[in-house]
Parts: sequence; C-alpha cells; structure tokens
Amino acid sequence: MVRNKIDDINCSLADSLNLIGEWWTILILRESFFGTRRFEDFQQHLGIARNILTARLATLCDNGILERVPVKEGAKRHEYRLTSMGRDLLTVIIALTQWGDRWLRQEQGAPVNFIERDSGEVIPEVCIRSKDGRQLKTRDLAMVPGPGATDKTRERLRQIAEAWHKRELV
Amino acid sequence: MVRNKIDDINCSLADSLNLIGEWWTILILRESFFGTRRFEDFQQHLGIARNILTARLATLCDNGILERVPVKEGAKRHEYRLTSMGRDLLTVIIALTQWGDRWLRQEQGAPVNFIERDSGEVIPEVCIRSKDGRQLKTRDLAMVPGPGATDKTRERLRQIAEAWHKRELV
DNA sequence: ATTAATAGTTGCATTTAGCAACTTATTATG
DNA sequence: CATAATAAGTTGCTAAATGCAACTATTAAT
Repeated sequence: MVRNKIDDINCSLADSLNLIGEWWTILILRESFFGTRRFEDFQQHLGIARNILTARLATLCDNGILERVPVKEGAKRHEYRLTSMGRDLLTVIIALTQWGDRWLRQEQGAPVNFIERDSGEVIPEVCIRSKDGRQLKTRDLAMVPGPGATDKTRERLRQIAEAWHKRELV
Repeated sequence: MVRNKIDDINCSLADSLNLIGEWWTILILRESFFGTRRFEDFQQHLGIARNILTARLATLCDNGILERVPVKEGAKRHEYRLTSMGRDLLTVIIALTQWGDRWLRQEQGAPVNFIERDSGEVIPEVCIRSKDGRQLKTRDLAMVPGPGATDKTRERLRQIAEAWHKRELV
C-alpha cells in the first residue's frame, strides 16, 4: 500500500506505520516483549498464518526492529530478538494497551498490569507532558515546523494554525 | 481478520488494534487531530480511496472514536469529530510519531515539532515512567495479572515470569 | 431553477491474508 | 551413524481487503 502518496505533510507517523502498521506486526512485537523469540512460538501464541509470520519477521529484520541471532554460539538455527530500535517501541505498545484498558475494559478492568520490577508498583498511564512535567491535553498542543520540514509541511502547518485560530478565537 | 483467535492472553492491545489497527485508520485520526473534519478533506489530504474512507469513518463512528455531527445547527451535512475516546489516542499517535523521528529521521530531524501552545516549548518525548517520575526501560518492567485477568492470562504471565528468571538470573 | 460541490456507491482489477499440506534443514536419540 | 522428531519455512489455492475510476444522489449556493 502507498499510504503516503498524496500526503501533503512529510510525517514520521506515516513512515512509522509503513514499518509497523501492517496486520499482526504490533502483536508480533508484543510477543517479543513477552520474551518470545522463536518462529514456532510466535506462530503458536498468535495463531498467525505461517507465511504471513515469515513475511512480517523478514520486514521487521530488514528494518532493524528485530534481529536474527543464532540460538547459541555457532548454532545454525536462529531466533528473533528486539533491537534497541524495537525496544524503543514499548512506549507505543504500552500506551495503546492502556488506551484499550481505559476504553474497552472499563467494567472488568485491565487483564494485565505493568509494574516496575523492583518496587512492584503499577506504573502510571503513559501521557503527554510539558517540559516541567504538567500533563497536557489536545488543546494545549500546537505544531510547528521542525528541522526536517519541507516547504509543503510548512505550508500545511500554516493552514492548520490559521484554521485553528478561526475556530477557536471566534 | 481474526487476530485474537488463538491468543492465549486476553490483551487490550489486540482489542485496541481491532479498532484502530486497520490500514489508514491512524492516519485518518492524525488528520482529525490536525483539524480535518469533512469527508472530502480527509480524502484529499490522505489520497485514500473513497470507499475505504467511507468504511473507516463508519468503523470509527461505530466504535465511538469519531462522531458525526451536523456541520451547523440543523444542517443536513455532517462532519466527523473526535470524541474524548478519540482524543485520548493522541498519546499513542505522538509516541509513534516521535519514534519515527528518532529512528527514521536521525539526519534530517523531525519535520513537525509538537509544542505547548502557551509557552511555545517543544514537548519532551513521551515515555514510560514510574510512580515517582523516573524514566523506565524495558528491563525495569514486569507484568502481573490485573482485575480483568482470566485463568489463561494468569497462566501465561506465570510462564513469562518463569522464563524471565531463567534467562536473567543465570 | 440551475449549477456546483459534497458525500458517498458500485463494479472491476489488484493485492494481501488465511489455510493446510508439503519440503528442507537441523537437532536430538538409540 | 542412522533415524526420528522438531523447527522453520515454502507453495498453491481460496477468500477477503484494497485501489481506482466512473457514476449517483443529496445538499448548498447563485
């Protein structure tokens, strides 16, 4: 799929989704965080079709999110492990899990709680904060061009800012 | 697709992905955060096929992430707006955008920076924190059954904890 | 009343995913 | 070492999802 074709803003979100936005990919990564490393284990835990799993693991390896390492020194079989790039996705995965807990399981409560290993305390919800630690909402945020902005991006951001003022200040 | 079929852990992540994990959905939500509300605008900004856009907007409305509201009092035409459930996804979207900034645009830098509207300061990276505000990494985290855990979930979490000890303490 | 814009729908081609059986290589076992 | 068992895919086929472009039906503007 070409999700960025006519996109008028060069956005890291679309790029990220091109790497991890395919069916199953995030659940594969969740399994990785759970400690799963072997093909058969991914397949059995997720119930994913074997050919799709093959394809997804290859994409993740090609993009540096997982790496294939020998099961042990000199072994021919390998396993799939998170790279630091992959581990860095944990924030996204936990944020999305917590969103599901909040909105899809209000009655039952979360099936799984993430705790800090040392203290055993449940971690608070991942959220957007200001530099000095205040929690921010959608309305508190705006966007400005960053160092990698193209002209198109600047233009789009200008239009967004303008539309916002029209709607918010009237 | 049935992504949760053989899943042996009842996970909010899989549920979340069933709502927002389809092609295009997250980019549609990004557009919503940018202020886009009308069908034609979504279509033109994203370059998405019209029938797919129709389907995605319907799913998002059905699940309470967007809502259809009349363009103005009494008008027949409507527009699509984020609900509070939808706005609550901003954390995920920013986390994923920032991940893309970090790993896919190391040279150029981020095309878009999120700032706090009042201060103009760029917001820090969304991250996982402990109760007292320390930043946590993958290794600092563990999982325990929450109030909504099933027997299967408990069993799986037990296995994960056991495997972790074997690998980490040797 | 007529036109233009908006918001879809429909039919068809292409791509992607699911399934189950088959293949190949690699470890374990007697 | 031979054989079996496991692991890790591959292949061929079916079903479902997506892309595209043209068409339709409202609604709003003049």
